[in-house]
Amino acid sequence: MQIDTFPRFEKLEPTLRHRILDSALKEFGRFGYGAASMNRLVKDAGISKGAIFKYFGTKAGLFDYVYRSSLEEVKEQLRTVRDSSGTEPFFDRLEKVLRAGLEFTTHRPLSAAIYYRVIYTGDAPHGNHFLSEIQGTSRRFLKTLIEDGVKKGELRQEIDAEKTAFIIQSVLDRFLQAHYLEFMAPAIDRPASREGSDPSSGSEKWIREIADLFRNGLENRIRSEER
Amino acid sequence: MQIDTFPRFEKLEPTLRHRILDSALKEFGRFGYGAASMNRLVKDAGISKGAIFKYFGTKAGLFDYVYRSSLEEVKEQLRTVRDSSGTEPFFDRLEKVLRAGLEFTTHRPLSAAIYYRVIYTGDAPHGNHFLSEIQGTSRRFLKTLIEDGVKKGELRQEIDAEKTAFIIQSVLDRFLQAHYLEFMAPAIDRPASREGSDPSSGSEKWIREIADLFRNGLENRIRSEER
DNA sequence: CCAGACCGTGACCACCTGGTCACGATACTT
DNA sequence: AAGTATCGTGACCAGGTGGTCACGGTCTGG
Repeated sequence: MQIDTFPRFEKLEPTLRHRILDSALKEFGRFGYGAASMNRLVKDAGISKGAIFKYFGTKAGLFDYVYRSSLEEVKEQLRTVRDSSGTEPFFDRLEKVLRAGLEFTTHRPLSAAIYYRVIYTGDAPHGNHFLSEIQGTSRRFLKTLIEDGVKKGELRQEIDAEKTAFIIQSVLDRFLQAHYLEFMAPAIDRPASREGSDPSSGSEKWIREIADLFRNGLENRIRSEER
Repeated sequence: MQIDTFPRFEKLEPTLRHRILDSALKEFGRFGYGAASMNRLVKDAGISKGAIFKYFGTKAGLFDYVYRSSLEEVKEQLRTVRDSSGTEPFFDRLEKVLRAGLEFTTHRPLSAAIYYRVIYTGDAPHGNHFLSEIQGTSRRFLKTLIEDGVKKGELRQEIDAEKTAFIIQSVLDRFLQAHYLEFMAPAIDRPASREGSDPSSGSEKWIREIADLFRNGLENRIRSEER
């Protein structure tokens, strides 16, 4: 797949550019690709309909751009965490990843929305391409963390890094999704929120607990000794 | 929320009823609620447009019905597994749940599609209501399994059943989603499938591995002895 | 002061949307 | 056999869709 570039849009005033991006993020995040409306979008952004098509050509083109910039943000976050914690123990790093994800969903809810849309449904113009790309990225990231942990002897030697990454990724994504939904719709449609599914109250406890489960499941018992 | 009933539809010939249900499942599963088209749907089902609105009133009404019948199927599966394995060890039961889920996605792909749609995006007429309902159901189910396990002394006493259920649910859902996507789109858009993300080849190994991770994380070490 | 390049605008297009309803066929009752 | 109730049909509706393009404004270079 070709990566398109949109010079026309990139030459715009940054303020305007961000307003348009935000509106697009909002629209796609709320309605998904198929049900998103370009008319609503341009009205929200306060620009004319012609303009957006001049910038991006098609709805799919716009989505492409919006999706890519969101993915870049996620990657950036992950990179930062990885590089700034290279020497720390594996489970500390894992906790940091969880915390970074949480921060991402609260500070960039619009990006988070579109991210989850794609992650979970592949509701995007090119079907499941984006889905596998986005999941592949985060799984590869976790895999390197795990391999580091194995090398350093913190994790059991016989662990399958790929499968373990998949499992951790599942919990991570789902945890963030739950938190994100709490954050986006704090009062409506969720009579069950006090049921214990609510990670936003006491997120830290959740993070600790998730990390602990994996600690018990993955830690090298020989080295870390009598528990 | 009121549960609607559709007597007009239920009086129909079973063959026809199933054809309509299948078409609806297909349409909603493929496109999500918002982007699904009633026109396409009726054409696929081979009935007139008026008919479907006579039966269900609105698009939302139809979705309601379709969603509910899929959820019923899932619940039925879970109940069967739970009741037919009451005396077995916890981790055997967990494996059975995984296997039952797998079977569901392969034998009822259309129901599975709509199930994942709702599970992951809340793309449904009443927003996140369905989402929390469906997740609550499966989490409660896992919670009883866990509580049984704790009572029988197989799992560590201090485990928080609710949170543990959440974590197991994440992995379970994601595992099934991955398998389902493999199954639905076996050749397109997934150059990364040989990367190890593919649970459909060697599902049994995956099931074992997932169960093992949780075994290490949750098992009662005192009873199961010298680790 | 003009020519020309550039650009945002919004009326407009063909097509599709969920939903309606007068009509004709069919089935049941008397 | 006639009358009536029930039902599926599909043309039709108002409104929305992604996308286009002639137009008029603004800026630049000569």
